[in-house]
Amino acid sequence: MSESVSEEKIKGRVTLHDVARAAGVSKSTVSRVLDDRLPQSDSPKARHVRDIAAKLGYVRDLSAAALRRGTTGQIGVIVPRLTDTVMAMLYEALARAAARAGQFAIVATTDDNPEATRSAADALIRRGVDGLILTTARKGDAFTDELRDRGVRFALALRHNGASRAAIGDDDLGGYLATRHLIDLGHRRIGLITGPQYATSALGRQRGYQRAMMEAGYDVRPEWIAPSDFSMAAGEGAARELLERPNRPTAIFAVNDNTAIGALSAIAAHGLSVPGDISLVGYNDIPLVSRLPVALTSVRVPFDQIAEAALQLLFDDKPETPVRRISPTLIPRASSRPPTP
Amino acid sequence: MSESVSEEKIKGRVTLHDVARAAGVSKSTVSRVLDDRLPQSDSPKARHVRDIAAKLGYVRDLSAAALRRGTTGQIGVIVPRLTDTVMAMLYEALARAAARAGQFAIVATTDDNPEATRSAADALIRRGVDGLILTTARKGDAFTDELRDRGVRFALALRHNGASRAAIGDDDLGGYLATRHLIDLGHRRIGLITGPQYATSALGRQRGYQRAMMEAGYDVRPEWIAPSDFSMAAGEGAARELLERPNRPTAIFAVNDNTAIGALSAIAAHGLSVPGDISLVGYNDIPLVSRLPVALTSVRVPFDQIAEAALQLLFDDKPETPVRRISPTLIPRASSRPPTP
DNA sequence: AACGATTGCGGGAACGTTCCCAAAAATGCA
DNA sequence: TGCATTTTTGGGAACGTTCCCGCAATCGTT
Repeated sequence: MSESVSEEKIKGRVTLHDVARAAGVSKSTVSRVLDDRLPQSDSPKARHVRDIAAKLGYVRDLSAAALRRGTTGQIGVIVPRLTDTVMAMLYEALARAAARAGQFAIVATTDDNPEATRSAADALIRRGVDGLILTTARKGDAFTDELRDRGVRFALALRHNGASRAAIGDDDLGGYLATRHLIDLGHRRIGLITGPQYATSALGRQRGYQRAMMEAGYDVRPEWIAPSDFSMAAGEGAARELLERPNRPTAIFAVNDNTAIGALSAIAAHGLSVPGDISLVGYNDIPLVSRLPVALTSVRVPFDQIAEAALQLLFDDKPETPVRRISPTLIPRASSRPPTP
Repeated sequence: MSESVSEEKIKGRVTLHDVARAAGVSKSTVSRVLDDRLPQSDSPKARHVRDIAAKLGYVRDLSAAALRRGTTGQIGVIVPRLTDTVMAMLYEALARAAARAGQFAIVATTDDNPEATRSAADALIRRGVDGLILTTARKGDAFTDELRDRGVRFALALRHNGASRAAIGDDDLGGYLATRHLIDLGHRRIGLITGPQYATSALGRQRGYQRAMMEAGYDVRPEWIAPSDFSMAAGEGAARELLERPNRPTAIFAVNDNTAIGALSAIAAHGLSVPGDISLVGYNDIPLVSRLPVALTSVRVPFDQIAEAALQLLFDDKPETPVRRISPTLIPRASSRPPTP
């Protein structure tokens, strides 16, 4: 009999039952003592059980726990792509916040394609995630309604849709700060590279731009505004457009750092320099931009706070505010300075 | 009785048992028919079962399946960080390859810290992954031995350690191609920004550089070589060192795109231009570098092939070759041209 | 000291699958 | 047609955990 015990120890994994037997208690007791959701008991018996469990090297089988509990301790994150540093930063922040909450974050990418978003969500739901964080919300998209109707718990991050709970940056403020910074430097003709109209983040930044311009009493000329889809290629194209127009702007606010980098390229191709001829401001402050030959002025977004807020929204049953808006900070660098007269 | 059925349908999830009852067969049969690992049967009964399952909206409970099968269908990926675009590209490729193999990839980051690598691996193993892909291998590190001894199935990617199975780029070839390209353009004094000595990828590229230089009969001067830790900041520092030395190089091969971007910054700060004064070649060809104002010559690594190979190595019980080496390609761009005399 | 209230513990039934095994059905062959 | 062989099927026991429930032990109060 004692042989069979050691054989078992050698052979398979250590189970709750093994710990119970070794500690001389029932597996119910072991389960309770080791349950990290319950308050930790400090009774001698509890200590003893924990010691035995540690000694035997017991680790809970999460599949079995998930089956019984009905929750997996995994949360699903859906992002357009991880090769976009912004999304990688947010995901890393979400993974950290999830770990703090005893959860594990898993991720699926969609390329910003609504169809792929559906299948990504399905894949994550099939894996039994306890909740979903979406960064791919689109204005007027019915997808979040579908999720709600299916009873899937979810929260949005970075972008919102006006209906669901969401943790976002204050894009209006960020756009205002960026534009106001250029105005304060003395610029009057300020171009804007916008993002896709389905992304509320892009719209908010645009609103902030308009607010700052109106407040200063400057025109918001349509020919100073060029659209993009957030990509570097689109940023390059948008900047080229802006530069080719008559009475071209002396400064450009780009909806994100990617488009700003594209703009940098277009400006150089045009034979102009930053900040000599054109001042440039980006958004998100990805690590790269501070290391560019001309360090880029950008708007820093506190992704850790957004991630934390998103997770709270996800698990609060009745959050006080369904939309948490986190303030960004302007980081001035070499790419913006007063216009040369 | 018929009422209870509809009640159940309304209430809980659809289970194998529900499908079995609705189809008039046993749950064993349903389980077999729906098992995607077995060859798909086309018998009328199998069709019928599949129809019923689809109609009821049955989805397998993966926790239960994992408990019984002893495998989760998840593979764990360990990377230093996802904010490094190279790692994000590899992870996305691994996630795609895993999906093709019916697996789901989950990721944990370590900041290239050996201690964090251990805890990341533990976290993934606790989650029951069927295998581990490591990109954080270090020369002479005992960690992979520990994994082997614990019976954990794993494979390395991008870096290897001489002992474990690994899917890597041919870094020696890549380093050779980059250096040879500069030599062919007419450069003789070619600087090298190396990576950390624990990363075989960095060492291989350095070997390729030396091979090309020796083959051409050129000196490999120690003062043309500066170390980095793969980061942009380190690349900037390394380039600054190289530029301040007497008889400075006319071209620099940087161990990766990050350090090349840092070098770009240092070169500009030095009042020099690329490619006018200094030619520059990076490595990995991350999307960004083709969009820089001066597009960067770089070495493209086929991450999809590496990911595919890594997954094959992970699951092959007896792979023909334990190390799969994938050839990279040089992508010449504006940042490299003949030296100005 | 006696009594109700609280707490701690163990037995055992789930959770939804898979997979072994024996039995039944279908098939092949003489 | 009869028999041996293959294929298909259903019953039921796992997998390892959690959690309900009843019972015993402890506690506080009068």
